[in-house]
Amino acid sequence: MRLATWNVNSLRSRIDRVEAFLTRHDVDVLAVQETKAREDQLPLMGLESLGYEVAAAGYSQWNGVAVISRVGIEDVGVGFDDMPAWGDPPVAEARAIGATCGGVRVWSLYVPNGRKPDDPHYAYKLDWLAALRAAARGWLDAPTALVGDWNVCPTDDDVFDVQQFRTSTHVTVPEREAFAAFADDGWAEVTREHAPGYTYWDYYRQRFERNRGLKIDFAYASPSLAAGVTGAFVDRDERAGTGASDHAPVVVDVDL
DNA sequence: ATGGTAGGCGACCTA
Repeated sequence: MRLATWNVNSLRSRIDRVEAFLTRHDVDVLAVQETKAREDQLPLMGLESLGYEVAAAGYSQWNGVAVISRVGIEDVGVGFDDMPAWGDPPVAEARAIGATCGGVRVWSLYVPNGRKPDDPHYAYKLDWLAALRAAARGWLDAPTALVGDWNVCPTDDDVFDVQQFRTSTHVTVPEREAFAAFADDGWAEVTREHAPGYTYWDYYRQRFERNRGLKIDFAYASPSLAAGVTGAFVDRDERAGTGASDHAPVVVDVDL
């Protein structure tokens, strides 16, 4: 099974690239973030003609997550136990969707950005990660993937210039501890070994052309799923050219 | 400290 995760920065404006990506890499299950779309707004026809089903939780203006699968979708769940809210539904629920696809529970996660370390959104981010961790402890016994945009750079190597981020979110100790806590519970981050390198480059200042990026998109796998992982890569070419998302897709291969 | 770009929406917000 080939899994992928991708922050597309609007599914509707990027649908041609999404369909081309799925076809180009023969992807079975794609977790998408920042869909910026309600379920009724999604361009399902093109995906359906390619053999994919879509489960989505979304909002028109920002956030939004989806799972796109050609191996079937069952047991869709939006959000998780004690997931902290930021705003009212559907905004609050537009950050996590879990769908079982071909026997694997795939969670598409859009971790809150945090904005600034002194912003209330930063505390919300830490609360959100703590609640996810608590809920996810109950998912470790099944083949489960926690994939998406984690909005955390776990090490200094995951930032093009740490000095430039010294007053920013993504690199603070509490955020890094919150990310590492999943590994303490038994989750295995499976992209770093096979797919090192950045996954996000800001649109500003030709950051992609100068390779000034961040590694913030990750895939934590439960032990039974991690045991089957055979490889992973970042589709860096997808970030190039006009009309690209600011994130590149990350692909993970699993031998089930 | 600021501003640079992109998307969606509705005349400004988020990343």
